[in-house]
Amino acid sequence: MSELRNKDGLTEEEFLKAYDDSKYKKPSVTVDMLVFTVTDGNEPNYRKLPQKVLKMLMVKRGNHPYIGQWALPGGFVSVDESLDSAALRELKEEVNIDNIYMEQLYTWGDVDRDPRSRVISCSYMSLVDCASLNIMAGDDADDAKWFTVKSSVIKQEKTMLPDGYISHDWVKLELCDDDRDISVSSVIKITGKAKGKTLYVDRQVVESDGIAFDHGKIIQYGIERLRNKIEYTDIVFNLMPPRFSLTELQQVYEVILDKKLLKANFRRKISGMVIETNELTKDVGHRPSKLYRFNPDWNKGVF
Amino acid sequence: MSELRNKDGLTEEEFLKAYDDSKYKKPSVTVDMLVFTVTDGNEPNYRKLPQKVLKMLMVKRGNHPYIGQWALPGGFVSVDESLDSAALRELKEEVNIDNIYMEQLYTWGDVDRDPRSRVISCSYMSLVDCASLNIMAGDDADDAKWFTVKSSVIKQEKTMLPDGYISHDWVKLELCDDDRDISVSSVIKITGKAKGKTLYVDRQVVESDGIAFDHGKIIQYGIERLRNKIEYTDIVFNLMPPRFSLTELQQVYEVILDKKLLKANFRRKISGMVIETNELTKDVGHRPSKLYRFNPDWNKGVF
DNA sequence: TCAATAGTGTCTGTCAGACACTATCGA
DNA sequence: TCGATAGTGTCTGACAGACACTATTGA
Repeated sequence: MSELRNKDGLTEEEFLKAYDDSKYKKPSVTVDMLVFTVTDGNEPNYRKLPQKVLKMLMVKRGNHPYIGQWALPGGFVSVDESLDSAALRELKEEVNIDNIYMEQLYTWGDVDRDPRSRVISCSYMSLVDCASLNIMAGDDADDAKWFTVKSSVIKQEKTMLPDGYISHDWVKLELCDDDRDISVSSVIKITGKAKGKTLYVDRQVVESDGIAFDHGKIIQYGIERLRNKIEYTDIVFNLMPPRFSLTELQQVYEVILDKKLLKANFRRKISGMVIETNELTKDVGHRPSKLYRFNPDWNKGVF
Repeated sequence: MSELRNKDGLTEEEFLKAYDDSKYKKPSVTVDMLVFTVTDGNEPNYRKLPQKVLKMLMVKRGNHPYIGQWALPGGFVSVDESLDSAALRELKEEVNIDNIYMEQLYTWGDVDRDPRSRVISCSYMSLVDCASLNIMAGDDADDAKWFTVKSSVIKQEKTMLPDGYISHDWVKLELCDDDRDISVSSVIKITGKAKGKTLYVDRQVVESDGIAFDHGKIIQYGIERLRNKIEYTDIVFNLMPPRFSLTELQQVYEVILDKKLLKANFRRKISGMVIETNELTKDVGHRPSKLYRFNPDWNKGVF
């Protein structure tokens, strides 16, 4: 095998020795992390349950470009680390937690997404249990903050064509911090073209107030992915503490899907994914509830 | 806004002017294309219908590393083109077709996936209608060939743990060309870890015979994605000619999913996605069938 | 007792899987 | 006529959505 020679008469060993890619201009590569968690909101009435809130981690930019605006945690990928380890390293630096759920989302490769130079960004989504977050005290993270996430469709348009249609959806993404003194937002226009054959989808940031780069559309894409995957996988449990009540679990589904669910149906649906423990909630202003844990044997044969 | 200064006292304009990223060592970025199509196999009996065959495009490497082996079509992403346009450019060069279905699959970022240097590869999947392929006469593609794709699980293992399980699946991928004189293969080991919380999946090429780089696992991943998406989207129609019979459509599903389907059930399921025409198949050795076309209005509200 | 939540039972329609049946072409 | 494919009707069980009901706690 290694005796094969290429058209310049080089063996593989000779070829690799002579190989030098430094003469080519290359894009830079970054990883950007979407770190989601769900926490309890405030509830003054001691009898009522606190509402769940979907939050995500953002960092304040300390340098140009977009100085002072909020961006996804992330950073450049060096030549001697894999994409996954770069993502894990960023998580460690920002959230200071190992061993948390992480999946690759999408790679954003527009030429002009970063005014500094050509930057390709590989985005990852990570889900963390808010309970374990007490440990958090990121090193880097002087200017890291958890923002409440709200996303809503503010306008829709659909034009029928002879052989399909074009649709536009404007989604407003709003992030605000606990004290409500910071609020940033972005409007993403999602274009769907069904022409002849199947759908082609494009996302554009059409308005951005305090959110750096194209991070608005990355976040919107991540939320969509989270909403989809929560329906057919068990990723929710990464947002849950080890023990939880079914009502809590339902609230987490509700805040992510942004709609109310019927209790009886919800419980039937997730019954196979959880195992009852003999623990109960305590000191609530009403009937206590059983605590459950995740059933690790649950799966649908998907790997 | 542009009057803001960073900690070095620079405005954004000054900062960007001084910005130089050439001092950092960067990975290279490539796009790799999985181009699938479905063609008719040979059927000597004039009364029987030809079987459908799933095929994909591979190119023979003319240089080190992996010289003489078969690889996915693809190439380096230059600094002045987006990922999508790089992918479209490669398609144009290899298959010489514009306006075909394409979606981003996954970005592969292991450090040692290319012996030349650090290369990150963004993979795309593309589906083309075999009828339009007659036009194909790729420029670059002296050594491009369509291979019949076969993928089968050859071994499975599952070990239960106190708080979950570890599973291993060995998938054998086989590619052979029409004349059967070329046949390459690869075995991919898929590890699934369900420990405490949710599943973590990893893919390794454990055996490779004639398939370059880690392309075996990229292909396996692509086939899995195709199998999943065919169930809940309309991407199949990108593999179909403008007019087709329901039996043909069913055969395409069957060859992708690698299982037989029941006719009556299949027809009910896809009934909303197609529109009947008043054309019929001709000169078949049996009852002719109605031809259908894709219904572009079909969608489930997904964009 | 009441407010609030915990938890269950059951009816509905839809839909996927299984299977059996009828129809129509060409040689 | 037969071989092959085209195309339909219907039973089943699983399951999601809707809704009504009972149970249990702390003040």
